[in-house]
Amino acid sequence: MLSDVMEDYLKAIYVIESESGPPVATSEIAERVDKTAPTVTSMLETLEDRGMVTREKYKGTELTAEGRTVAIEVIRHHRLLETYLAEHLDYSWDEVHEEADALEHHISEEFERRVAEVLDEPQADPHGDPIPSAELEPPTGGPTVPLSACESGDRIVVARVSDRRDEDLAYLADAGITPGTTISVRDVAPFGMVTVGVGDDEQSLPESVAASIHVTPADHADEANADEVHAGEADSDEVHADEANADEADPDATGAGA
Amino acid sequence: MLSDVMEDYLKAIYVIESESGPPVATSEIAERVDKTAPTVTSMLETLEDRGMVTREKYKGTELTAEGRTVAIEVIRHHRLLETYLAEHLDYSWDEVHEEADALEHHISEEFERRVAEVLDEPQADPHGDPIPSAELEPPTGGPTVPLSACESGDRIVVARVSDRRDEDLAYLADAGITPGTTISVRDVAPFGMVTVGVGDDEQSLPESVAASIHVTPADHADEANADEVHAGEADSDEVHADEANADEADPDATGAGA
DNA sequence: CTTTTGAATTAGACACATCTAATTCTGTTC
DNA sequence: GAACAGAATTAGATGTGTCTAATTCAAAAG
Ligand SMILES: [Mn+2]
Ligand SMILES: [Mn+2]
Ligand SMILES: [Mn+2]
Ligand SMILES: [Mn+2]
Repeated sequence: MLSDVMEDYLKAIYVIESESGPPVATSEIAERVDKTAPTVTSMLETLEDRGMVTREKYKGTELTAEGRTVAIEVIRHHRLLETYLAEHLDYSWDEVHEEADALEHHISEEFERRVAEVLDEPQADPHGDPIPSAELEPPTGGPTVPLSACESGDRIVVARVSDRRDEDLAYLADAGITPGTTISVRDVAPFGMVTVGVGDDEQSLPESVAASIHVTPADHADEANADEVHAGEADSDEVHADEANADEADPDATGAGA
Repeated sequence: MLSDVMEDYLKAIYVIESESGPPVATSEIAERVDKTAPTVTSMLETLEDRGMVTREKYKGTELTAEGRTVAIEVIRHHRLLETYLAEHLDYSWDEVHEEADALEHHISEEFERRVAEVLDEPQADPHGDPIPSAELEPPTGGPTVPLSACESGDRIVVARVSDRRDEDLAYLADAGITPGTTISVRDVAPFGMVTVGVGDDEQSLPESVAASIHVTPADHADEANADEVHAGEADSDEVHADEANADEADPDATGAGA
């Protein structure tokens, strides 16, 4: 039907649409899928022929309903796999992404069902990203704000951490900053360097890292288990329960990062 | 490095070599991988360039040591996956093959290690085929004979069942004929129809099916658990312990069926 | 030996996914 | 409103994996 390469393009377009809205620029897609612009143009023509996208020449591209469904399906596969690898095959949360990327195009619907069943229909993956339902409606994480937008004194819970750059993830895992962790913002320096307290430790994070951590205000009820900081074991359900009452909307709130 | 298609060719060549010895005919490969002969010729040239096979024009093809290692690696992936699917994701033994075929090219070495670890380095897959070790030495199942070569009155244990044709597998699963099952040969009719007793039931199997069931003589010690016939749950270790003392060599004894 | 015949290879084509280089378009700047 | 800069597309090429049709070969039969 669709090749795995096509699925990757659709996933990329979906993520970009979620972050900045349609129409999506060719160059943006090219950057995500790591291909040249002419390559992307020609693939977009193919995807248009297949009814997956609509486009206006020199303007941009938009997913059709069908293309969006395919993208969501791939994202569901990806996040179920990440969750399964973490919970049943002893992967740490910073190792799951690559393996899931390789497998997401190759599992059967049966496999998807069985994994979802043994995991008991999980709501979020190890990075805190919401897992689309089997019905493939667009997943909506609750509203969150980037840590880089927080102010000194804020007490917050980590909702999601972008799974894009591996070395950041390993660093954060080591620092104990994982979805579900409660942390407090100590200082926001010029150029966005954020200093946070996590448990008894203190960490300074460059702006680029702080921007990839999405948080919600801490419920006071949560402060008791603020030291539940180790490993990628935070209860995903709780994470998203917490997210329900954040104060500010966030363009990335759909949790589109694959 | 090598594409998944190339891996499939190498696996096919390995299986044919195991069954009938090198050199392997182009047409044999074509049949296994379901491609035309010219397609196979051109792929064999590619594989020769990559050092995976040697060939003599118009004569046949042979795996190099490197090509053999790749094939064994793919087979290890396949059989580990089959075993994992059966034991941890509730697949029945007649459902595992297709899923494993799709995933075998896409799992990482890390995934392989972790699956092997949670399964505790299994020795055989759900069809009774031996799983190559992590060191990728050619696996050797013990000697077995096809059921079609047995005689009336023989009392035997099912060692392996070819995983090539799905509908046969489902039928045999239903009839309770799985690796580890002890059965007795009641009658061998003309044209190879074999009638066997399994538990209290009696089954007649056409020659083609009987030929795909490989057996060893029953140890008398085993007759106690002759009714351990349900589901794909027979203990694989026992199966291959049993195989160690069969009487006749079998060209397919390497268990090459993927 | 020569002929036959079936298998294997060569020839030529096509679809897909990719690239670099050249061209064209759009939106912004003067 | 003309010129420019940057983005997107077109043009043209490459590698891979596949096919059908035509040709060549080798092993078996005479
Ligand atoms: Mn699915
Ligand atoms: Mn993720
Ligand atoms: Mn391996
Ligand atoms: Mn098998």
